[in-house]
Amino acid sequence: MTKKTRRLVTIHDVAKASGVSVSTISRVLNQKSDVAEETQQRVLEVIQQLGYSSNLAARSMRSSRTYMIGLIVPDVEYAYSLEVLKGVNHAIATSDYDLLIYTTGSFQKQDTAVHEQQYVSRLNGTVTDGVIVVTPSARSFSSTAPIVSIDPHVIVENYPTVYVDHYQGAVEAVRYLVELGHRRIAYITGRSGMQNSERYRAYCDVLAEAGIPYDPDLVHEGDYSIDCGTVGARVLLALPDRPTAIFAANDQTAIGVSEAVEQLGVRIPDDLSLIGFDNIPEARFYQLTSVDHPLMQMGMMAVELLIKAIEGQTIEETITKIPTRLVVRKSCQALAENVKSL
Amino acid sequence: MTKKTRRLVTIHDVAKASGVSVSTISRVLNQKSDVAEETQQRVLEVIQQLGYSSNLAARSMRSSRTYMIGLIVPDVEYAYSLEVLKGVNHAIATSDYDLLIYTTGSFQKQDTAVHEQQYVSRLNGTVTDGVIVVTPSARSFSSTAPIVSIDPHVIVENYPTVYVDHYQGAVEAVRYLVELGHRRIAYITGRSGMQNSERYRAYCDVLAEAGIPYDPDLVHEGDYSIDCGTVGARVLLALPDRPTAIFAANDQTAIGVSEAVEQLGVRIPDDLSLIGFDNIPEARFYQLTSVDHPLMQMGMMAVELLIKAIEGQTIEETITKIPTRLVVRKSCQALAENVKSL
DNA sequence: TTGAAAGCGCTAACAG
DNA sequence: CTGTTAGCGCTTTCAA
Repeated sequence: MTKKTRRLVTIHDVAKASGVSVSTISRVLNQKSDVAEETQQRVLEVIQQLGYSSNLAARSMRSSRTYMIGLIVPDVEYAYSLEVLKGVNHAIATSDYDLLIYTTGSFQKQDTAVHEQQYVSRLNGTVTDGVIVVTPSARSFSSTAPIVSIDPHVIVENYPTVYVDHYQGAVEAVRYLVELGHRRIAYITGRSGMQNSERYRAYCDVLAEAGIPYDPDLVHEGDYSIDCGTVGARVLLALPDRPTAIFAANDQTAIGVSEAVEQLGVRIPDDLSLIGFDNIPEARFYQLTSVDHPLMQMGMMAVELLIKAIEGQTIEETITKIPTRLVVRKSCQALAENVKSL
Repeated sequence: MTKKTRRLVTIHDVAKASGVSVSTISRVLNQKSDVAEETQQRVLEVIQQLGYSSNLAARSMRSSRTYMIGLIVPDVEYAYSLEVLKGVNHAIATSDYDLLIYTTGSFQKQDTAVHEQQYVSRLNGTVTDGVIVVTPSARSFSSTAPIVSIDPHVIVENYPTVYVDHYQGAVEAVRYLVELGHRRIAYITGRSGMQNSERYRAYCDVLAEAGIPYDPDLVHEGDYSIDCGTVGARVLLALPDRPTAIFAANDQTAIGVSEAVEQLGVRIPDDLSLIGFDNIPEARFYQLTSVDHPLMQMGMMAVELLIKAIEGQTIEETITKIPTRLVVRKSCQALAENVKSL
């Protein structure tokens, strides 16, 4: 285990080297106006020369403003998070703020509501001027600095939120399957929460509207993972009266379904129609994803809201809703194609 | 501007509430063994109850280990960075470490070698146990904690590095164009640096090997941006003896070329062949990108190396080279198609 | 087994 | 315009 033996060059070193006091250095660093031009020059030179940079931890502890925005996100690997990330990045790039992303790399690792609060207090109030939390499960956060939440699993109580219209999105998806002529439409759900119940409601509503009786056997509980898609597909396709279409809670799950289904010799979309919720079909060549994309928009909007809050404009309990655009046909095929080519 | 008026619950609050001293709380927090079972229980309860979480900045300042790995990256929006990110995330997910990503959102914002050093000292040594720097321009860093660099623009002096084989990748790309029968092959370069000169060398070598005379007019200087692709394409296509193929330094630039070219009524790939370097063709539906992808592998490998370094295994001057796989045909068409559909 | 006290590097009064 | 000083919240000796 490496010891942090010697500390890096500190403000004291700079002070010594330039023959002034630490507070003067600090003033130069923070661009205070009350420093002699000459002194400033000299200090700047020394800083340059020594390769000094103020230490984030120390600075954060003392000053109220860090010009850092925090993003707390379960992972930075899968489509959903990355798309949001792109939006956030886009907005950050043209702002005065830098971005600090905190992730455990996996929502399995320890992402419960309790830990979310911990992450928030870890960053907010000191290290960052404000924090964006992606898909939080916690209902509320205590924090001194502003918070914006993106697409929460629960209804958030005391913070502005940007979210996808899960009801509408699910309606579009299921309705598409109905219009394709399907009567046996299965649903692999997400983890329980607001997102999920909205989609579930949509599923039921569309079935009802189409006069299709609700069959509890066709609803398989999932958790947004690839695995639950695999398992779900196996269970559903083993049913005596097997479904002809599956609506999956998100793309991860849909991927799982595709994998399982292929092994069973069931072909998509010939034998089985498949739709995932968080479709990102435009992303085929994904650096081209346009800023119109709902997930990117959520990210951009969250940054905008947060900066407003940080800079003092009182945020009313703003709730910003972004409609999903599901381009079902495309995504359905893209998925199938892709899985085959794996 | 919001003032950080009231501070969050601190270790002192916990101490007061549980009737012990702060040092005891700290001991519990850090799982020291010399705390009475009973005391520990009580403290844990209070912590839970108060929703306390140790402040990152403060903790970092005092302790040598934070179990945080830092990633310094120019942006988290474009294909290249995201692909590396996915690799890093993948490795982090199964490790004991959390990930802290620091970005300004744009390499335009202030990404010079000087600033890179600043970012490193901001994080490393206090906030993080080690840092991965993506595509650094700085030749060396001073830091107390370990550093690993990914795909640097220059030859890195004192740190382990993971990088793509730019020479080989460029050879494949240009050779592909030659095999297509092209004789007038233009090259829009990246910013000057190691990556670029390697590719340039490959470009020249392949031309020589094919007996094609080198024409300086066909080499247009770029900077990895979309814009330089647009400009470059216009200039190149205005040439009396215009090129029939363009090799772009990266995908961003290639996108720029596609855009400009379309406006000129030149069609890809019929009238003009186009290849970008950092092709990520498998990423059509990008959550499916496999861990075999060179860019992801770089990310994963960097984490591995860094953790080794942090945990004391002395790292020799390891240089890990990952060959590029360019699937030129696919990517070329995908690009063109996609740009048209914008 | 615990507490008191000394800082980590920095900023922000307050004096000069 | 500049220096002195008092902490921010935490960990870590050193005593008790």
